[in-house]
Amino acid sequence: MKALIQDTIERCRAAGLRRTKALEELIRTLLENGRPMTLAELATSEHLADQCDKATVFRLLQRLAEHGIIRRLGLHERAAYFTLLVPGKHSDYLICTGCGTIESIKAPCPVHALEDEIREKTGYRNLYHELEFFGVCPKCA
Amino acid sequence: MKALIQDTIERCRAAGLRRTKALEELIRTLLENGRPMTLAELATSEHLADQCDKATVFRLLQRLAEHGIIRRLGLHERAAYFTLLVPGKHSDYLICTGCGTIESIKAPCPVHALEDEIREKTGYRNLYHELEFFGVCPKCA
DNA sequence: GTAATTGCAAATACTTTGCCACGTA
DNA sequence: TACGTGGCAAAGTATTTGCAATTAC
Repeated sequence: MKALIQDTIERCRAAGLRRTKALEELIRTLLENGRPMTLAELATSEHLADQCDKATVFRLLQRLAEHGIIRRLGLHERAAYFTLLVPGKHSDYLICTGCGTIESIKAPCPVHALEDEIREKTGYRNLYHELEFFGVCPKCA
Repeated sequence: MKALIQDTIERCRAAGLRRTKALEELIRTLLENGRPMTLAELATSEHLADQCDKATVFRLLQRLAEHGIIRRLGLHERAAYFTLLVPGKHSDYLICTGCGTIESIKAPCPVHALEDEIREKTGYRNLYHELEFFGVCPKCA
């Protein structure tokens, strides 16, 4: 784990970021938790809370995302997205990270087998999934 | 398409919602666009703009979501989630819609083939994907 | 020394609610 | 008539920015 933290900080350094206490703690917190976290969670987490301001964490996340070291999950707009559920139909999406276009994918979704497996193994109820592909569309490239 | 709109409105009626102009237009707009949309997009879209207030659209979306007729995409919290990208590793997630717990899935991701196919067929660059499973965990059930 | 980074506070943006008027059943 | 629904305006929460002070290199 320590090595992984160091590696990641090295990648930050290589990207031109400075090695600050806030950066180290942010990386450490994310790696130790091993799951996606919100800005609020991060900024109030044990080691970051008294270490730095929420704005600092925000700007760090922003910089790290620019350099591809972290990723902001979801449809990349500040607003929430809603979609109609049509019985018997399921759709996955292809989103351009440049212009934000969202289109449905017609191809059959390859995830159902895994979904069944998860249902059995974990005991989760009312299981469903969301699958999104992100990339830069030909127009934006 | 018209039939689909009517069907959906019928499902709303069956769920106990009243048949109002705003409801009809909202359903129609979502179906005609065939993609996830934001509250702002919906509230300012041609047929809804002069039809009703943004608060109305918001409460409609809320009600429809409660009845399982629409779905709000994303990790179901208002805040954005960030995750570290570790080279060579990819993770999919299992999220409990009850308590909000997020855990990583170890199972190999079944999506890479489709991702390759999309890369070829659409010409999108820098393609990656996000896959999330949602359900009610045993504790919350 | 210089440019990146930080803290604090203020400004935005999106979401959500209160309250009373209105329309559907 | 009764209760779900709608409009308007205000409140709530998350995100983002300005600027002067600080720190890494």
